[in-house]
Amino acid sequence: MSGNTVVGKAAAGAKGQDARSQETRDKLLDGALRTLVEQGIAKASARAIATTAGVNQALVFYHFGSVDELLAAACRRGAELRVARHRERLRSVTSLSELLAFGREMHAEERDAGHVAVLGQLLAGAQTHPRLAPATAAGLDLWIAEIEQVLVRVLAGTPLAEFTDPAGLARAVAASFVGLELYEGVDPAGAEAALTALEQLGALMAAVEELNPVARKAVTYTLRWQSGRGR
Amino acid sequence: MSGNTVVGKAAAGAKGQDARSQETRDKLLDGALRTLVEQGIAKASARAIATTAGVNQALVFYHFGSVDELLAAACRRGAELRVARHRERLRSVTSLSELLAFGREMHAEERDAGHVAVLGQLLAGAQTHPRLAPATAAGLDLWIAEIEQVLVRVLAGTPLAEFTDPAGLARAVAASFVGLELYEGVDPAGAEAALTALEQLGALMAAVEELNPVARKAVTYTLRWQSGRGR
DNA sequence: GTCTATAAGCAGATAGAC
DNA sequence: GTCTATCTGCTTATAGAC
Repeated sequence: MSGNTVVGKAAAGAKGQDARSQETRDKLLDGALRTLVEQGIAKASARAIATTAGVNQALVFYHFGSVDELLAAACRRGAELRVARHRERLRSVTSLSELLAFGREMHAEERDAGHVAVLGQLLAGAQTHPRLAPATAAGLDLWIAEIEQVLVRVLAGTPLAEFTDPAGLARAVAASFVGLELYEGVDPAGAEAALTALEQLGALMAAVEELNPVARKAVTYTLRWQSGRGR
Repeated sequence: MSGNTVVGKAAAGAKGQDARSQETRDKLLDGALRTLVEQGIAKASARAIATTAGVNQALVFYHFGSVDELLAAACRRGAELRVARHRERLRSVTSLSELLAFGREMHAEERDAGHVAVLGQLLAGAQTHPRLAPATAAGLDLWIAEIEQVLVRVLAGTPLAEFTDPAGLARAVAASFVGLELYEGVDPAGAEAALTALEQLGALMAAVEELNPVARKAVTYTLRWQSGRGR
């Protein structure tokens, strides 16, 4: 990976260099993420990233070949770190209303960390830099996979399971959150209102979960009739 | 606005220049939008826009002062044009399911035109270029206002009216669509799945509209109980 | 109003010293 | 592996001819 085939003089020396090399790579990955958060994709140049990372500008190209490759690697790593951070708690969620409460919490944390906004920046950049597109899609997929799992578990045994596609829903949730993070950058109050409205919408779905059997049947029946007519 | 205070020689001459000036402005506004669609915010430079518009690069600064000001003006105009295009049809919508069907249609049209993606590009750029933030927010607000009106009308007389905030919901819908357009750039199939899932979600809400009175009462009751408990 | 020419600076990327 | 120095090209923005 690092292309280190050195077997010379001292193993300790090689190891020391290797460790420093890895440290530089980490600094650059972290610097790329921070630059994306603080300055956006438009200003995420090799020089800006290197300055943020506190390393020499030429090292961007030595370690990653190009700025786009560095951004792509940073995107992957960032998504892995953020998703891993929530994974355990997400897997303990068992109901829709629980998921909604946790979603609000997760949003606040991600907003402060700025990593969802980073995905927005990269998504915007990916339209031009083809190398970024697969990396961004991969980063988003980490979130999507996690959300999808929770949705499958939470919707199971609900009338909703019959009429919703967890895979599509997970993608919609992920994309919507990215859009909301970007929107928050230009209208924080509007974004807050939007988030609250989505929570109410979620509560509506959660309410179906807790309906009494008769009403539940009625909803199921109406949905069946609707979907039979709809397509 | 164009600062033309000329009253000299020939009114026709002054008028001719004024007309040509306006034509140049229009070309630049159109060129800015097209450049944003085709190359993204990162490559939307004065030169790139001028080339797309077929005019001289210096005219960007003569007419708009800076690239950011041109982009801001283009954003406003683009949103006005696109919203005006759908306004009439949107105002004829009377039910939620009708709105959903029309939403799909509108999405296909906007995706092809690329103007929602433009809002995404500008939203991403607005994080860095403060001048873009208010313009982008204003452009988005044109969409939001239209969506909000429809939602108010469509949700009235529905049990949903009691538990949803049209203003917040409209913002959520607009932001989500921007996110979806950006997502579509890196994963078209995923975006399609997401859109279909959202449609199902909408159908669920529409189903509540068409519930029989007994079930409707049950849903309303459960929602009231939920919202009383929730906050 | 529109053009050419140009200033001043920042971009990605590389060569070569250490 | 890391550094400095540098090449090339593109950026915003302006001055001045037409």
